[in-house]
Amino acid sequence: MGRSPCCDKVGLKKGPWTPEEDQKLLAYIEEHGHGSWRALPTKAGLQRCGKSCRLRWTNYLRPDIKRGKFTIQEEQTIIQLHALLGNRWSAIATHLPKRTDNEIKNYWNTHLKKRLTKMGIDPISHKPKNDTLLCGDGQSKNVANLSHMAQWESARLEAEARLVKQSRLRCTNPIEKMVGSVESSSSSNKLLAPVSGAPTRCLDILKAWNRVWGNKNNDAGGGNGNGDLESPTSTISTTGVRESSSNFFEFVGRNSSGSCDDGNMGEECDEEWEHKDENQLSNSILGFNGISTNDQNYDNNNRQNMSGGNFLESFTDLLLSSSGTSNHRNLEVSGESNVVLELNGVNNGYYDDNNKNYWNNILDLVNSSLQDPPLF
DNA sequence: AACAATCTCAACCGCTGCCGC
DNA sequence: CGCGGCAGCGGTTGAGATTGT
Repeated sequence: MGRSPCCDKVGLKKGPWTPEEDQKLLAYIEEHGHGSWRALPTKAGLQRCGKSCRLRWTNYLRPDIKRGKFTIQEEQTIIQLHALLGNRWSAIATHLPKRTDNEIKNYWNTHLKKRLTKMGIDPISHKPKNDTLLCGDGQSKNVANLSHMAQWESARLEAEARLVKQSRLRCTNPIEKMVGSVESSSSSNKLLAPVSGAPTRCLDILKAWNRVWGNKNNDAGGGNGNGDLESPTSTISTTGVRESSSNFFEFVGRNSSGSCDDGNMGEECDEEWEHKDENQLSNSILGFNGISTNDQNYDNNNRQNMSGGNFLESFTDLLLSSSGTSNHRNLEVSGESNVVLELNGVNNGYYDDNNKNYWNNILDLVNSSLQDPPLF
């Protein structure tokens, strides 16, 4: 907006960083902290603009960056959070310790987006592509409302997190101070613990969510539709669905088993993912479109029982069920909600439950990350 | 072996929001 | 309240790597 870019100065280098430049930047920050990024290049003897230095540090040189292939759990976290938050990479990075927003963004654009597309899922809406035709106006409006609430809530949480973190980072140790300042400027490390002793706040959207599902499932006795979430300071009830799904989303940062069942990471995981998800999803998509694959596969109880076991299948179920259901039901976030599921004209409780599971898992993920921040 | 097509990801660009004056 | 400086964010680019023909 009229302001000249910081790199306009003649003589400032652009493009790939050399090892010598990296070394200079690293040495300077290790000794002094980054301080003002604008002033840093001069002090560090670099012919770069401050912005370039900041980017190089936050995306590459920072010691707390985990590089290499994404684990399957990280992929799942990204997909689920993307469904909730959209292209808000820094917010997503908050929940992926040691990964930068840039890395996540790149990974999404080059891998996950294509993969979802290949699976027939719109990577933007996270719904099956052919599903959009079936979307009624009122339904999409309600879903949009819920999505909007989710975004608003996540933004609020981020702001809260930032405030608390800033206050906590005022430590006296110069090294910690330096690291703290780095972290506070790092987009990937905004995740923080709640203030000690303070109750963790649940997402407001959970309340709306619970109201929706609670009204529908009051007689189910699952514990999800009750007043668990009515208090603004309450935590999510660890009953019912939440309990059964809590094993799914363990953060890589603190989960030593963040790998395939056999402990392998990387390519083998990727192969397994691709192998399984496409089978699973093709079945699910068929099922979603009303083409029965195998009725027993859609047994409601089996679908809900997602603890341990084959979490890939469950995940893809979640992914799909979310994709499939959000277009097909009325999500009234008003008091007198009437959750109606219509799947090709047929009410189907299975999709209700799976959609609930899907969102519950996402929200669990967000909340659990606030309760148990990864160690840096 | 040579070339083209495609993929990957580090880095850049421009906009936005925050903060101090 | 308005302005300007700054850091952060998300979209985009393009050079290098990889794969296909």
